[in-house]
Amino acid sequence: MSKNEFICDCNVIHQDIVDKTLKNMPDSDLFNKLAEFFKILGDTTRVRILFALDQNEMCVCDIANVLGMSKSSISHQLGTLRRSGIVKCRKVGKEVFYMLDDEHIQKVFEIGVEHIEHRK
Amino acid sequence: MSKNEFICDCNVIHQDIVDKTLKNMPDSDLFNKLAEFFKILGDTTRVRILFALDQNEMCVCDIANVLGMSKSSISHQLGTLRRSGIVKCRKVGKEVFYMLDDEHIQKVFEIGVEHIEHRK
DNA sequence: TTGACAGTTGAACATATATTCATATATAAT
DNA sequence: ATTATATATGAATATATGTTCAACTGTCAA
Repeated sequence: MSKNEFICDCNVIHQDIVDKTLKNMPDSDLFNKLAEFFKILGDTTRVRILFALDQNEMCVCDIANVLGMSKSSISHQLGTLRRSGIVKCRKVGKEVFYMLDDEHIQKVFEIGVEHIEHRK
Repeated sequence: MSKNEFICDCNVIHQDIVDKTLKNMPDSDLFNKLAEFFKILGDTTRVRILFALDQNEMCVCDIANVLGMSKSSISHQLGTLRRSGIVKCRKVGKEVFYMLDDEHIQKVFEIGVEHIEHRK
């Protein structure tokens, strides 16, 4: 009866590696937050919104026009981006201008593009 | 009858901004690939696998043990990671050792962690 | 050649999520 | 006050995706 029978359906091949790796794994809270962050970036519409906002702050209507999508759809996505701390907004009369709130986005995009090049 | 009636349900507020932004938008192929890359990173299981592989190459069984998940599930995810050029593998007898194939992953994770800190 | 084991893979199921539609809120203008 | 406009939002629908299960391949050892 293997020690790991209750953990998974595996016979551990290299117990030393497993133990050492386990010791260095951060707690799941970090992994969840990291995955959540990347998940936000993992959508074409949101990527395009962020790319547009990287050029200038824009109101919902303008973004919808640039992407050729409905205001409602864009507004939903902006809500998602705002709740995750990636964009912020300021209200001017009836309009709401959105802008990037996270200086990491540009860097992350840069690396993403490098990865795409690296694949070729 | 607005010029943009066939594009979306918006009245354009700042046509100059829209035009300028549109001119600078890369083609959708780049956005799709970028989003696809981040989508791959946007899953707790895959993030944990990559974090483990950043420490040492590991076989499927070891990874499954570290994460406490089934071999099948891990193998599916490794297939996804391999197909997207993020990990590669080498076969030794019955075992298959996986390792990172993309030097950008560490950087991207670093920035992700910075974003999480920035949110606090 | 037979059995055991590492890993892969397709199908099924459950869950997550993006967009649409209808409606609501807030502000400005008449 | 009433109307028009900019945005937000909840519900519904359609699609995508992660895990499980079962079956399969390939390799080693007896």
